[in-house]
Amino acid sequence: MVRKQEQPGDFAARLVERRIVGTGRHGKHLFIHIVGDVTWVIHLGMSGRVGVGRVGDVRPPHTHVVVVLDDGNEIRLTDPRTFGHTEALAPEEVATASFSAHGPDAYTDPPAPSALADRLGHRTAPIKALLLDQTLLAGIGNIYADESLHRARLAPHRPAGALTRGEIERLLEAVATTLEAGLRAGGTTLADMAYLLPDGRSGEFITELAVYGRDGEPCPRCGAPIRRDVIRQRSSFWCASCQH
DNA sequence: ACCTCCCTGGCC
DNA sequence: GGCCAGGGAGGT
Repeated sequence: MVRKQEQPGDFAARLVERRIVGTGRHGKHLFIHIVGDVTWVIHLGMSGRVGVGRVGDVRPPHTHVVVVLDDGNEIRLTDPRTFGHTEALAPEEVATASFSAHGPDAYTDPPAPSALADRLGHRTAPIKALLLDQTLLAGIGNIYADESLHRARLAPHRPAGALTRGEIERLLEAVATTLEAGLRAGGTTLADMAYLLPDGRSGEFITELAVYGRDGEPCPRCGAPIRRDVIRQRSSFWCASCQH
């Protein structure tokens, strides 16, 4: 999981005997700030988890990175698929990291409709693809993209530049309410149980999903069958009857 | 806009 | 055994 660290030895060297001074998050990147201007970056990928346990206790399977604290606890990064990654960066590395080019956080710092309209203006790509583009808006993944589009009653294939001002406002409103609902429910634990809350509980947003993973089931809004299309190599679940 | 790759695991 | 999976980088 430290494969993106330019000098692999830097990961431990930059953390050992250093104090944690704060935490942060932008989009899907987690930040643990370390004394000496070091940023410990964590991205969970598709199957990663951050856990805390007691030193000496049995660790979960697929625990790849362990950082022992001075209070008897240890931070564990667990990731069966290892699409996640972590690194300890110096300020100049943070400045050039890909996440530093990401757009505003979709939850804490959503753009004004006019700002998003400017950036979508001439884009011909489907709006679904651009919702997943972290350089436009950071933090939305496949589930929340599909759920947001359903709430906004927008078809995922719509060319982004052709959205009207009203539709962009609807989309931003839908993103906000979808992310709020997702967080309130503790996130989305799917059947694979890959994502769990830090204390091991499941997130319950799966019970509120309108379209994601519901291929063939009736749309909760209009009853038409939900379909699954592939857009940019990712599954897209949507209702062709009430999303236009 | 497409492709491959990074990995493991569950399901059909 | 093939397909699918909450993500993203890199190449053409």
